[in-house]
Amino acid sequence: MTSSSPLYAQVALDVPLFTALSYRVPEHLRDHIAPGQLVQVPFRNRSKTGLIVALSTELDDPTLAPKIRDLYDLVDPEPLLSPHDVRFLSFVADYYLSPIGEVVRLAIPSAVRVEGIKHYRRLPEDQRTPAPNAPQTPLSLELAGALASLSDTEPTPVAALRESHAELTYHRLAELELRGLVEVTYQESASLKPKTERYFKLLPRPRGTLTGRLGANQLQILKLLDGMPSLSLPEIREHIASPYSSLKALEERGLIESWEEEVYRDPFADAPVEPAPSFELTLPQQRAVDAVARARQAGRFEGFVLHGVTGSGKTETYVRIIRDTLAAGRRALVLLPEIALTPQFVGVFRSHFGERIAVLHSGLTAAQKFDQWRQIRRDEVDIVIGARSALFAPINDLGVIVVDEEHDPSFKQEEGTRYNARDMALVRGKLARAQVILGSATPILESFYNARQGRLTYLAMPERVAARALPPVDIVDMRRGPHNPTAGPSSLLSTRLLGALDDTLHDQKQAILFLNRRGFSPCVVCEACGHVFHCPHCDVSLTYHRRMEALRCHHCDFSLRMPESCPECLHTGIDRKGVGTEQLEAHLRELYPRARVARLDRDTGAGPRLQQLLTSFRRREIDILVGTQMVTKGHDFPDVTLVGVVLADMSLNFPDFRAAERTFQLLTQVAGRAGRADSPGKVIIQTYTPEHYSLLTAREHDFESFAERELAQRQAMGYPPFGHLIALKFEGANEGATVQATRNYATAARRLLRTERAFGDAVSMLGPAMAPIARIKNRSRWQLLLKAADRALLRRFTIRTLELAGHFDAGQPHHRNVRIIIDVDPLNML
DNA sequence: AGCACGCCGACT
DNA sequence: GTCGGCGTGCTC
Repeated sequence: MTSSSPLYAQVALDVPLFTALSYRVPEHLRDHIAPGQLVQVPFRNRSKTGLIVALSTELDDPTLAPKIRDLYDLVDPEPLLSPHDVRFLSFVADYYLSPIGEVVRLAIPSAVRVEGIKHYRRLPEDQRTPAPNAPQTPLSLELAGALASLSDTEPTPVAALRESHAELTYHRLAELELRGLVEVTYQESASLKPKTERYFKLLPRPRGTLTGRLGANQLQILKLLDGMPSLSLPEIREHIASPYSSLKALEERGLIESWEEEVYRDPFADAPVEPAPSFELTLPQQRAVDAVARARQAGRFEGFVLHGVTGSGKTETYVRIIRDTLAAGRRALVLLPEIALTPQFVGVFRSHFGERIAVLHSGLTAAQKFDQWRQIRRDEVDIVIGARSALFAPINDLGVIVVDEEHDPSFKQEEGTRYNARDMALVRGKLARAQVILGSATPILESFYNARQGRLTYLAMPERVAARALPPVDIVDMRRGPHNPTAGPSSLLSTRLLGALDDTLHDQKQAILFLNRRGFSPCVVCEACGHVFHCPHCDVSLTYHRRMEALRCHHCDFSLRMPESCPECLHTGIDRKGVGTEQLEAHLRELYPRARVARLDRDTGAGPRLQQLLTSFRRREIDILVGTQMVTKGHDFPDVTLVGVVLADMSLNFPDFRAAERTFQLLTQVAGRAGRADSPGKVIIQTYTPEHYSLLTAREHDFESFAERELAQRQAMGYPPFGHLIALKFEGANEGATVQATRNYATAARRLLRTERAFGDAVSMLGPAMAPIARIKNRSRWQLLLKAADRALLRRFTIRTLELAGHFDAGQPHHRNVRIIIDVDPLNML
């Protein structure tokens, strides 16, 4: 055999390096290696597990040749991820200018990653069978020493063996395998292991066997097992308190047999399973289903914007599309914005599709996540439902991706790799030739615009099911003065909203009041000297929380007992300005002492309390629900007939070019909670800017007019969807160093703009500028915003800028303590 | 991220 | 004389 040209593997490691590292593939592994496999590689002076992202016969940088080392071994003969998945991960890393290892970590739960560490166990002399190509020479002294240090009962991790025998490489140790001296196993070294259960079944009983002298327990077990394929130990224990000795006795007599089997830890344990309602599709629903079917039958990728008003039956449409997809032998992925919504959603899906569903979201325990992931990878489920991270689930034969409530900002990850699951769903769909459905009552302008440009297919569902009307929306001008007779005695709630509340309570219906600010008062001021209480760690004012009698920061965990007097002038009169949900709740309790008022926000709806509150509201144990954004999300409460928006201006005044769009979305979504069943609903919006087009178009349920108006503004400013943005964000404890780092990058960018025409003409830079919240958790925040109409050009420009600023160099002396965040397609400009 | 290397203060 | 501080540089 002549030695062929070397083969290199690009391996992604869990280290913050932008690129994968290259390793030579040893000759004996050449035919067994593929992208998507986990491998053990030498890294510095230790061994690490990494994922092969590519194989090549040449190095992209030949000067690296002398540094290249051989990889040690495969961790598992089976690839962990499909080539499809690997390509997708590489794309994501590339697109978001993010280290590949960090992206791989998104896709593989940490518990799975350590799966299959190679172990050796010394075989007893009589069990040794050398391979035909084993060396005939005597075993070297070092290897004999290593062999001697192994146990013949307990497997030892090979990495541990290498530590005690530093002179031996993995490669040399492999000789022990070749000579048949050791047994090779791949074992989890982590705490998480697949859970197993002991199963029992009846053995066919030889005719005429005496069954005499069986205890009562033993007889009962035989009776239980009779007619059952098998039963697990817990199932047996449901009937017999302590069956252990009896089971053992029965097995010894050869009457039953037992074995260990992997079982999955079930995260659905508390998911309500609702009976599958049979339904007929409305015409628009049917059209949507048919449009998707055409793409599926043609076997091509297609992206759809499913624009369905609140209550138009989007979920039923998804169900039907997924059913067709499964019938065609492919699988489905459903992405939801909030884990809070999953139990209900999963319940609906289980009633339609049974057990072959997995869920993935950050609320699962590590063990549950581990099990769900393994089920998905083994093709044991057909539908995966989850929050944004489920985008990376290792689903084979993916046929359809549904992104429900695609406008929701929680699809954007705001740390690490700042991916947007909604955008990347389109990419994954394209790679898999799947159909991608982006569903919302308020599609983002990018979707609307792309549909108009023909890149996405627009599917409209403009009417609510069962001919229910969209609720009428009333805008109340809260500005005081003789021109405004509707302003009532309460500065918080207008007479019109109070009147509507009276009616709702009188009719024994429910109301939702939305106020996008938690706490009692968002700002606390000394009435004598004007001192405003600020967070000592963040550049924001403190919020007064009455229940805790404390001032709290909403950006860090700082909190302070509500002081008696001003720390500046010792004056005892301290004013609480502005209104949050806590105060609104208290106010309503005073106004309606007999109504049941509850509040839903991050303070009251943390963890399991959220489900409790929602359930309790659905059961009509609450009359008025006060809440933040959390009440706007797709919940379905049939008896809500009134929705009040206490102050619509809050999101309008946000320092962000998406403020108008956010406001429109918020108002439309919250208004959609009203009148979802047989009783008609009503919406009242209070505002100080009643003439704003976000409010006026929301009042008319007129998405198109809003979109036209907003698109015109975006075009004028070159903002998305007409231009693309990449934000460079700088955070550091030292303000001077942070500014300096920002300046260095700005200088690099400016130089490129000056020297290269292609960039200078097409790219613009805003900043260096202080971030709208200039300091959070004692870290100063600065930013640069890069903008261009051509996405590819903007990407190239950013990479060149980063290179020029030394961003990819290891270690940058000037910016040691400044964190530099690259935010591609930023959503949150704060 | 880790982790080794390196050049300056208080200890056997 | 050395132990160890954490600044800085690098990982195929």
